Amino acid sequence: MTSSKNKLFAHFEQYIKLSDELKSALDSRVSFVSFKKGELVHDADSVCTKSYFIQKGLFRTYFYKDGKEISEYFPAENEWCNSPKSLMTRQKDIYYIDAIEDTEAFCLQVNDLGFLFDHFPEMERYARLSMGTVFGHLMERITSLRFTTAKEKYDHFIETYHGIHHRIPLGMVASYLGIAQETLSRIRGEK
Amino acid sequence: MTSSKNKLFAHFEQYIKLSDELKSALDSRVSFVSFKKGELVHDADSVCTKSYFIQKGLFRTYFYKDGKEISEYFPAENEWCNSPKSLMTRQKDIYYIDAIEDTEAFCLQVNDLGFLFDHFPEMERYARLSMGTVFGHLMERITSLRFTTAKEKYDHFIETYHGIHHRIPLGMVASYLGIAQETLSRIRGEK
DNA sequence: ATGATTTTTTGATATAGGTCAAATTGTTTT
DNA sequence: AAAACAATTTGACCTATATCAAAAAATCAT
Repeated sequence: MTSSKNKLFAHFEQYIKLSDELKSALDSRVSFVSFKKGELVHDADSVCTKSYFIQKGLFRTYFYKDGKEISEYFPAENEWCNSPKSLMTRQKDIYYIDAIEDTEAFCLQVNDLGFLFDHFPEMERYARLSMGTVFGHLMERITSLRFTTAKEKYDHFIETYHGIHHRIPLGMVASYLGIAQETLSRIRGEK
Repeated sequence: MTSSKNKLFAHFEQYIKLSDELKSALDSRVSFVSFKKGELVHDADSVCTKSYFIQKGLFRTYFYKDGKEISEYFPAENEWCNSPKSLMTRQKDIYYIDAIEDTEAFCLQVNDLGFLFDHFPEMERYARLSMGTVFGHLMERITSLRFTTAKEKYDHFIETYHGIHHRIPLGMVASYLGIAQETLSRIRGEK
């Protein structure tokens, strides 16, 4: 039980105190999975029934528009990754997930997640508070997408993904930012 | 107690069952306030300590960039309005709130909100679930801001604010969408 | 390693939409 | 009902960035 799940527990403890009961409930329900670079983690053809907490590596969520992949975000170490709407509503959504790098993650099934919410009110609080954090990021991103030049968008991306930005291929960054990859290449070129 | 708070209760009941205890706890903590058109509801100079549930009317949240007002969103009937990050962290944030129309609202103090979260776990669940809804809207908006023409952005705005879009002045819509108001005027002109 | 993909860079061109300025229309206020 | 003020529209022009095309560089598979 002094498991390899330290980082996962530490993540929860940023928001709530973890009782021993909750710790062991988590421990028994969380499994370990790994993916190879390029592997599909979630297919939009199916309902998303799993949430991944990344231990090591890098995922990407994306969807298709006019036959092209549009990257949505890039969850890395110590972050959750899933198809949020699909997971919550148990219906299909547009998002795919794949692994940008070889990735090790913890996996929580949606049923187990439901169990935890039903039996541990502090899990509800954790969800509310951690969603608040993500909420803030989304709002910043919305601001960054309005009234900014391509250069400013790229700068904002580097801030947001400070330690990580060089691990993400240029084309994916471009679609994440909503600019042409040629433009991004030129921006990177100067300075 | 068969109060005028029906709509507020109905809103909660979209997500959770309201026990009588919670109903009366809400009832005793929620007060009624009204604002005149143009009135400032929240000043970014101060910490946001109140959350408003709009009964009738229309608010706007906005911030300043380069001396100009940028509209963030337009909460109307049966929606909450506050400065989210400020309310949650009890620190100042950049957002102002004003009333686009004469508005009647229910008001909940942050302390009371804290009390409700501490004593009614179903309130935590409500918050988690309702944030999920908003979350989805933010993601759609992010998608709409990337890779779309000004016309498509405006169409998306009309969808999002279907019954309400004509109540919002053009200049505010333009800054909400991240386009010049001259451009928006021209888009509106044709067809 | 070497050829075959895939990704990134570079170049030339076109255009959507920004900016500035002024005219028009609409809305308050006295 | 004016006068004053604010919001919207129209016009002229310009620039950032998209698009199309091809070369160069990097990565992958045999």
